[in-house]
Amino acid sequence: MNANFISLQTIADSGQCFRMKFCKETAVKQIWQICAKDKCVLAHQDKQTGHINLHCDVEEAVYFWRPYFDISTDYQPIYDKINALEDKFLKSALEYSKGMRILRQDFWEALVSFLISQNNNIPRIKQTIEGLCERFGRNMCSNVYSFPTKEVLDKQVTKLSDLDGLGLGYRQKYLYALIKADSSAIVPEYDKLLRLQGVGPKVASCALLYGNHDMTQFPVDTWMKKLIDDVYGGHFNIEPYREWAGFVQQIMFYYYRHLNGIKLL
DNA sequence: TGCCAGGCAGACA
DNA sequence: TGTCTGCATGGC
Repeated sequence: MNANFISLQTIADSGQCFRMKFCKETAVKQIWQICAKDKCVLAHQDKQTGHINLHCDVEEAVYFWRPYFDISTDYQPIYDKINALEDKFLKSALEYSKGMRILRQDFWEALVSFLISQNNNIPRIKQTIEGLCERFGRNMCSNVYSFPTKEVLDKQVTKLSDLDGLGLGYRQKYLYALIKADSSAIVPEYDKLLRLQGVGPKVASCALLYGNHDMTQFPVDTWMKKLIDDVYGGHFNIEPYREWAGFVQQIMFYYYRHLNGIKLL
């Protein structure tokens, strides 16, 4: 198993990002539209070789998308670790999660996205985020919009009702409070994140893992709770994998949800 | 029609 | 400190 293979399909279907869109498939490749921060790219992945061809200039590919896909991290150590220990479920999860990476997303985008994700379902999370981008983001190309920065939102959202119609539900007041919070309070530190309205342990952990690449985070949501109860009798010890806790959580979540017949795409 | 969703805040014991 | 409940709204 090649630890450094990347699968766009696996990543898009893993619930760690909400702006990867499947475009089409041919006999030889899959085509994805990937939006992140203020960039959007078409990515062609060869089905045989796994090679990914990005339709953007070299500079953008090198300075934005290569870090985004976490190309510089060698995942071999965690593959070796999992294969060395006797955890059948985790081994199966690793085998199933071919090409999984933990993306290096923008911190603000990850924080907002996972604030919206709470007690919500994936299709609606995606819909709400797209609505937010369409209303407040910049038109990058052919009606594809950037993720609005905090500064832009702070300027354009002057009252709570400016967020009406996005399907935010009760999270609307949390997002409004986040937009209006002092920028110095929005930093990638767990304890500080917990002080923000609507940000609890799960959202803070996801923001740090996906928006600050803090691999020691181990977000536990309803599915991870079910998994730990179901597979590990209510207790899972992450410590042997602590340096890679975020990756371990990701493949467990991905595998368990697919075992239960739920595709995220 | 009812349950559930990548949870959180607030009340209460 | 731990447990319970209400919360908005759409997918299934």
